[in-house]
Amino acid sequence: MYSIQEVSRKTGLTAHTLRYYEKEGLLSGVERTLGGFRQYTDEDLEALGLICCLKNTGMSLQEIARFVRLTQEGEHTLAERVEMLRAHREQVIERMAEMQKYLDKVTWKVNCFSRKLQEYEERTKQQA
Amino acid sequence: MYSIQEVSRKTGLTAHTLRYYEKEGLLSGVERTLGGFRQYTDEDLEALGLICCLKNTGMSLQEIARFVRLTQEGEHTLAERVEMLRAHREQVIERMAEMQKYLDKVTWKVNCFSRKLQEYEERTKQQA
DNA sequence: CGTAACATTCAAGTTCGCTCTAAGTCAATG
DNA sequence: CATTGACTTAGAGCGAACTTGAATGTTACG
Repeated sequence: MYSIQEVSRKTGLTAHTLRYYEKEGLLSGVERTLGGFRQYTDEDLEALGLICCLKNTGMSLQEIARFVRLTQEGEHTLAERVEMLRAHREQVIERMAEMQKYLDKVTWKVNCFSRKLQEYEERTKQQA
Repeated sequence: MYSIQEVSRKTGLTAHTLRYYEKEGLLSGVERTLGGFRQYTDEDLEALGLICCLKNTGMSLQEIARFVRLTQEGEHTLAERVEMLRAHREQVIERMAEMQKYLDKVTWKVNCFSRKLQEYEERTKQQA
């Protein structure tokens, strides 16, 4: 069992963000102490792991919330959940390919500008 | 020479956004007709290409504006510009590596859930 | 010459994902 | 038992990057 601060440390999310995620339905059923303090289990941590993974690959919090809702509805939503993950995976692959293309362009630009810089430096050196 | 609508079509940015970018200093020195209508040159389009490239790889409009400002200041800012692009390139590479790791996790999850789904389907088939 | 496209200014609204504040409650320590 | 610090809530605020809209006027083209 972990306090919100411990989870914050483990996940890199602030306590504020953790509460926000809970409010937005990304994480649910977090246990509480008698006094009302959150107590995260290892399963909660695991769930947070998936949440961060999906978030960091560009899934919106809304979509993640939908996924979580489906999970709570039980096994009969498995097909839909698999479909969501598959579609997301395809999107990530697509975006990575796109990113690679942009990266190539940036690389090309870096080289382009490096050459220009060299020329410029030689020119100013001569003048000095 | 292209009108704002033509550039909008070519770039996928709305006319509003193009004017907005100009206002924010991302694109400057766009020529005008006597009547004041924007007339984009091929160089403007090229510049927009770089802008979109940088934006789509996660550079903020503010940073892009800074790059553009440096370009306008002339050759003596070449070193700084090269440095900006290099740093950005490194960041993109880093993010792509990270993305690949997350993708692996998503792939793993897809398989995980696919298996669960299959088991579930077999179970419900038996019951039927 | 009509009309569609363009211009400007300017403000307000939207979405996303937080981030922070205020005011109060709980838990551990000397 | 007082203090301190971590925790609670509800809700306001923020920054980025647009997006929309209104008002009002000008221009280009068939």
